[in-house]
Amino acid sequence: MEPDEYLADCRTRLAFDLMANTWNPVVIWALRSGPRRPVELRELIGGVSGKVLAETLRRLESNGLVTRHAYAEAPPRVEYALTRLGRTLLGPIEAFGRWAHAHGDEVLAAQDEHERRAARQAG
Amino acid sequence: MEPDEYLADCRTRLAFDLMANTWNPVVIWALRSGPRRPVELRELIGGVSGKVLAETLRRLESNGLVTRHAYAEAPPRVEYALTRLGRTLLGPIEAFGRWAHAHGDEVLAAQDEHERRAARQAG
DNA sequence: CAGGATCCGACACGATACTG
DNA sequence: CAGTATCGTGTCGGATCCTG
Repeated sequence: MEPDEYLADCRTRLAFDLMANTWNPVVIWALRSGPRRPVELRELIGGVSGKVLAETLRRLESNGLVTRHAYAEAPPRVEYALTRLGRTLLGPIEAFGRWAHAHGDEVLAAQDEHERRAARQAG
Repeated sequence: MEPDEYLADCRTRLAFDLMANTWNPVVIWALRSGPRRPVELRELIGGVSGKVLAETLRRLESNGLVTRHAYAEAPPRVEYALTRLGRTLLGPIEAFGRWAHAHGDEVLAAQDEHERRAARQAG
């Protein structure tokens, strides 16, 4: 891997862009164990509105990470699933999960420290 | 790792939030081989304005990932370096870099396909 | 050189209401 | 239930100018 492959205007940025929003990685992870309906995803994830979830799923679909399958039923039933390409992202995503598990406390401590320092200067 | 550890309101989200902007991961990666001055970072990275780079560095500093060291010289000289905590992020970041190296073409192809499909419907 | 101040556009996200 | 339309808000990122 060449040094500059992580910098601006490089294809490596593609992966970062895919992770550069709140819900993409969360939804991908929620789909890791099989197809899910939107209502299931909302319960699994929690704290995401239907509109934002729909936007996220369309975004993932347009990047080839997720497929949409609609059943001809009433009431309507739709399922989303990871593509083969989407599944290849589970490994890297899990790496960040493990990182947060191991180092999350340190980040929170640093944030607190920074806030205390700012408050001391202000007061 | 429990299933819901990647979902909303969980500490795992911390790591995703750190990656959820354009320049954080790029700057961390650019600092991987040692301390750098802002002007060096701008050359290394390319395509980032001084203001945005400064914002990114302050953001990373407030999260304990980067330290700032100012030398008492004229003209002013400042160096930024990864903390020990910041260095622990290099592994997960590299995982995404490798992913992009291996699968970037597939994402681009899926995007093109999606655009062509949209154009066909519009026309 | 470092980096703050300002103005600005784009977009993600949220809440709500509505259609099939 | 699935999905869209609308509106409001916050923030990131870019461009420019200015200071020490």
